[in-house]
Amino acid sequence: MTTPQRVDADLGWALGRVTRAHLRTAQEVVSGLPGGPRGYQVLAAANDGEVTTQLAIARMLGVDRTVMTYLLDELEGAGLVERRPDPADRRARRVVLTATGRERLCDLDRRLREAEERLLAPLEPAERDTLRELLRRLATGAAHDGASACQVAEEIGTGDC
Amino acid sequence: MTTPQRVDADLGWALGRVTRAHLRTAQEVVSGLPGGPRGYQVLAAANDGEVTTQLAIARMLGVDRTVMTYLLDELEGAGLVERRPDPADRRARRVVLTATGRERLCDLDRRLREAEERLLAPLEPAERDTLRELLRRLATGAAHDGASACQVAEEIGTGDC
DNA sequence: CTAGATGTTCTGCTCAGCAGACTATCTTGT
DNA sequence: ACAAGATAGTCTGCTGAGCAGAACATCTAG
Repeated sequence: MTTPQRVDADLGWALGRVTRAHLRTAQEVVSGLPGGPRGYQVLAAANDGEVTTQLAIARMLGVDRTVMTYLLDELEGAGLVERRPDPADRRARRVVLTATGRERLCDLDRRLREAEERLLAPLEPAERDTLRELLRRLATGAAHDGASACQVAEEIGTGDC
Repeated sequence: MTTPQRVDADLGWALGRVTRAHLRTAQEVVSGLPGGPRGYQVLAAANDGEVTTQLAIARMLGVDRTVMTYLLDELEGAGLVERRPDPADRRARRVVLTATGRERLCDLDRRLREAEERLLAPLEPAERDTLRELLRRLATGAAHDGASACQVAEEIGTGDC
């Protein structure tokens, strides 16, 4: 004899609402960037050299590979990234940021951070960190996604602003 | 002089991955239910009598009102909900669960709970509660959504299984 | 060297869901 | 009481995001 869950006890519901809210604010910040919020994520992924090929980035971001193609077309058209042949595998393309791309990324990064803080405003500072950390662990380690890399967060020094 | 964020430090990225992962598992559980995961959420929302009209439910779930129409068409066609005229406002329809709907909801509830636990497996039990709680607070109180009800979680006794 | 797997691109298409109009009803001001 | 505007629900039409599938190049294994 159990009592059915209230809607607002449903993880999916909360997840959906928060994600939508975040997406909406992010959309404002990245307005003008080709590909919208995902364009930003592509830049971010390409920037830390861990995943470089189109497919790897696509998997990490959860987008279809065919979508990745025109996403990159637009970003490349805007002069933010370049497709370079992968020296190790001539089928693959390495996605690397241009100087403009790196600048743009840094700028977006800062503005998105601010937006995130606004989104998380109702939580205490310590709670915000907790939330970030828990989500990060779920997203990296947990995702039954096939592409679960389970990467440890290491210090990297590439391309500071 | 800041260093650009790593992808996996991005809240949007983590949120997206976790949401997608959750959606995928949820999809399996509710396979066969009209409207998929959102069909479930409609049932859940209609079940606790706080929000009953179509529009209110639509706003709470973040779906367009025109979408709500055919969502309910399907659920009604499956005999899970009924549209009743709202005695207080003859424009509005009250969405109420049928007996079958309530049974189905209880069953789905249980199975979704299990799925959620699997999703949250990489976290400690205490951490899972923390995550749920933080997300819930963001979703209810925080959402700059217009429909931020800021409801206190009160005990309700309606319709246990 | 063949057979199959993998990375990328292109074409075609489907379908989810928005905009906009329409009806019925509620609300507010005078 | 009535006009004017807001709101709940429904229906129609359309757009476009993104998937399936094939094509092509290249890698890997046997």
